[in-house]
Amino acid sequence: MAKPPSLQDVARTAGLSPATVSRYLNGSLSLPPETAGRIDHAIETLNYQPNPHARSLSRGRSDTIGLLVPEIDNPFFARLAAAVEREASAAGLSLMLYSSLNRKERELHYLERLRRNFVDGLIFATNHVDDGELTAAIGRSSNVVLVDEDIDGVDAPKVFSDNVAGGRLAARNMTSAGHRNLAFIGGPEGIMSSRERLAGFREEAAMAGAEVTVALFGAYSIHHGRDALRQLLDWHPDVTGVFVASDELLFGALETLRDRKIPMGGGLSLVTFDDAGPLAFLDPPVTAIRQDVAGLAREAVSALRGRIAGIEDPPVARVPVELVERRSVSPLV
Amino acid sequence: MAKPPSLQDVARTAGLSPATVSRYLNGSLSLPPETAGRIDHAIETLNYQPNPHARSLSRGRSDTIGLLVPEIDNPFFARLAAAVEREASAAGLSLMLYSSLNRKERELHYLERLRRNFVDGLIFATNHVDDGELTAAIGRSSNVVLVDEDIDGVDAPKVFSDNVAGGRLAARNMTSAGHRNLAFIGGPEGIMSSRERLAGFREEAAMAGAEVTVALFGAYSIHHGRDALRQLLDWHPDVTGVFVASDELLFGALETLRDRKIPMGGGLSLVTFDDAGPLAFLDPPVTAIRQDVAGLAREAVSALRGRIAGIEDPPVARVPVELVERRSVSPLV
DNA sequence: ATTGTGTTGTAAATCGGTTTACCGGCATCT
DNA sequence: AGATGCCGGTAAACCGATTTACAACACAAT
Repeated sequence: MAKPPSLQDVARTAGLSPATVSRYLNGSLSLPPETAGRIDHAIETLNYQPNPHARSLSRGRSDTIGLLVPEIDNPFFARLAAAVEREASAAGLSLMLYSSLNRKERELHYLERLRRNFVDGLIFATNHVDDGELTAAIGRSSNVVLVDEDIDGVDAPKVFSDNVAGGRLAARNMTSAGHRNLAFIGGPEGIMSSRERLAGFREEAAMAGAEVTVALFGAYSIHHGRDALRQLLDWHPDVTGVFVASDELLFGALETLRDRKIPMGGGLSLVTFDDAGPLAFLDPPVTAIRQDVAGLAREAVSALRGRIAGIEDPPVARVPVELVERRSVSPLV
Repeated sequence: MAKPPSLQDVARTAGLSPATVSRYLNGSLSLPPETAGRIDHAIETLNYQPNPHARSLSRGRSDTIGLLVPEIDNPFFARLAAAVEREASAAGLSLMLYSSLNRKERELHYLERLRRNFVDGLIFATNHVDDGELTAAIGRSSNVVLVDEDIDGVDAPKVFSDNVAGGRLAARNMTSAGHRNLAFIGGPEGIMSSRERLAGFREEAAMAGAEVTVALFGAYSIHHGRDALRQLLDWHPDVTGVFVASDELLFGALETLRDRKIPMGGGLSLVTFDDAGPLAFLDPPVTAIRQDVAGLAREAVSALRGRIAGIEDPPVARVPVELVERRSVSPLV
């Protein structure tokens, strides 16, 4: 564990000053081949790598960005993290991973680290409604990009899936299979994704002469999925198709279906949102509106890089979603 | 976007020297209440937070650790990441997330960052066999902990699940349901987890007078799961129970089962390993050997912290696994 | 001979902390 | 009175880079 070589060491063995080596390495000085060769050689033999902390301190940036998600397990955010890491790494950035557990103090804490330049920027995903404190904190620091879910009043680049189109696709899929009596099981009521998915679903259903009889909001959780479907079956037994706004909700719904021995598809048609879980391996495989996680990540990282570079950016990007048709929607006779 | 306050600023407004403030904050100096109050007050009003890069540079450590996994999506590693982040955060450490995509260059690259003190330590998970280069690179840097999968010849703390016990549990569950003709679908052949899971499975099967007729190795992938089960059904139609060494393999196997219209449980009994996917929501829910991801994370972070602190540590920790009995194993008449 | 114009560098300040070595003054002990 | 110890605090070096400002030299042009 000898101490790693510093720029000083390189300079010394190359017979030059640290400044020269630094400027050469950073391209702000072009040297005659002979000198350059000496530097390269010294670097090679010493196996020199610059100290990232010194670099960060000096340059005032760290080439590191942060991703803050509510929870890292949860297939959707896991995929998002993977995609963001890929994008960041491709852009020469490291990724700091934070999880907020949806707790405001933790979100604020990590925003604070951004303010202290621990990271150059932050990709922020949350899914709870804000009382204004977050909005204020985000407003205080400029390099933030919101992804997946909106926070009211925040002035920052935003990257969302096209939820409305997703809702439409779900509705179209069901109505064209003959379903007319539909329902929606969503996430928290105040939240953008819930609202928009329902809005699209409702609009498109209406156009086909179908009706969305019930909309049940709650947490994006298995628990809520289970309970909501129970309630739905009890109170609205004539519903034949339900659009479930996330994979977690779907798994909960599946539990209820199993308990009541109602076959998915034949008994009740289902479309879900996300397509992050192993939906293709369920029986029957379930039809889903698939979020383009890679696309979200690409847009988010690119918006963040723009922001860091001080570029004015488009306020909000919408990433298209896609219908992945499987067999959980049965034609209605 | 005013420049954030520095220690200097705090010292100035408190009418003290930077050294005093620093030492006070780091506990190496105790001050009379009046002076301390002045500092606290200055910090409060300026909203001071130390610059982490300066801190890291000066102290030679960053209070940041890295986690390197093959892929972040993949429910098992996602859960591991979540658990490690939780442990790290509880210990006041930040987590850098890296994904190797199982490519050696990337693994080496990240090890290099460790050597440069970008992170204080690295939790390393890989799942491919090594040609010795990794072993060498890991040997060069001391603060590495191996988790989940072994790399031959590496001298570092290691944290693994008790794979052998897991194999045993799987075998016992099947043999006690009357199964005598068993099979194993595993991951890559050379790899510890495959070997150990099979070994335990085989041993315990033998004790019950059952036999593991076939063992099919391959990647830990859906693809391999599907193909292996096909092959198994074709060549060994008398097998009644199969132990599948990961959730991915299970999903592949499920596909084959569905194609051939063989019901899980009644048609073929299955036990899987990991229990990271939504196994409880399959029909029937599938019995699994559950890895204690939180336990793995706890041991790994604690071993790494020990290593960083220079403490001699136990060479390898084994984390118990647990049988989660569901309904994919049917009693054999 | 003087002036200019590159070329090839370097000295020194700076980023924002931590840490070592020390200092002046007061109380206590002998 | 002199030695001892403690309290409250500071000066200055250091971590390892980047960056600004400038210097020495060669060579050509005037």
